[in-house]
Amino acid sequence: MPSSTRFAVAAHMLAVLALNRGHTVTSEALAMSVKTNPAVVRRLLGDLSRAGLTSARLGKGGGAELARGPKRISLLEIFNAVEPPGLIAMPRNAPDPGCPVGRNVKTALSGMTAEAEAAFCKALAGSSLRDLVRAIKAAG
Amino acid sequence: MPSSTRFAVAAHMLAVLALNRGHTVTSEALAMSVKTNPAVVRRLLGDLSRAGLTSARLGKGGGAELARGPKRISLLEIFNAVEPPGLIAMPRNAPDPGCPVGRNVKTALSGMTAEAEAAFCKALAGSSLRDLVRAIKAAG
DNA sequence: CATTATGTTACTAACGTAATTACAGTTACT
DNA sequence: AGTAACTGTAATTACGTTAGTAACATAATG
Repeated sequence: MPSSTRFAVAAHMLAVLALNRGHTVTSEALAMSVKTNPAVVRRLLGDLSRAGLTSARLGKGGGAELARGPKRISLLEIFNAVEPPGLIAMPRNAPDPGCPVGRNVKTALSGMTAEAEAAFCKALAGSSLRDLVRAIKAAG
Repeated sequence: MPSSTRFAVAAHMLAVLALNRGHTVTSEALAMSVKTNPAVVRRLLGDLSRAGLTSARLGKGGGAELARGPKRISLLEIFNAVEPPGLIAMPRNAPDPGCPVGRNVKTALSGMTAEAEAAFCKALAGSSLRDLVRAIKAAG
């Protein structure tokens, strides 16, 4: 099951920013739309701006805006900006080192799942924020 | 980030079973190798047998065994058997229905991420338990 | 009939995410 | 200068999910 809703919330926020190109949008306005706390938004915005997807203006009249055009922001970039890496978790407990399986599952399994994660990322990289905005408009 | 380690643990267990074709393996022996509690193993084993991947024998001399050959068990089947569905979580809080973005992000985003999840599944389906066992042997 | 397993339930502990509050720092406006 | 409007971040709390543990009814073996 999905651990965090960060990606979805970040995508939501960025879509709002995309629809407001030119102006800045305050964390409070974003929080309104997403129905969450402004601080949550600002934290996410911090990750996004560290990833170079948004920039913020401080002080009165400030707020966030896209750092580049929506066409040039892929869903993968958003995902990587706000989600910790790794889709598949390895066991917390170190397995029995005496067991030949235990000694090597982690390595063997990681190697095999890396492919699946790569496929996932590649697919996400194929869609842009602009595509998302279009889909939203189409649905609206 | 991945919520649960179930998949990795299940794969570990199945690899042990694959290396013991012919015999049954007790939940306690499996728990030993995975370094966890037998009840955890049995819960996982319950999911796996419901998915038709393993079968269990009760009573003395009992235990678990693979229901089919390792070649015929894909990593995807294991994943689906023990992990709740959905790689990407949608927001818990319903967004502002007054906002055109809020009304439609979920639908629009789900549509777009479904592709990525499908790619992930397809890749996982391409590897079998036998492949995993081989990788383990190769590493050992 | 004693023994050895599973399957399941109930409980506790640990962990991670989200929500909330608070505040220091920055900019605009008058 | 001074005030108001923001961001960025830290600290705290609340909550939900996952893992670990113990207990026990049930089933099969010999």
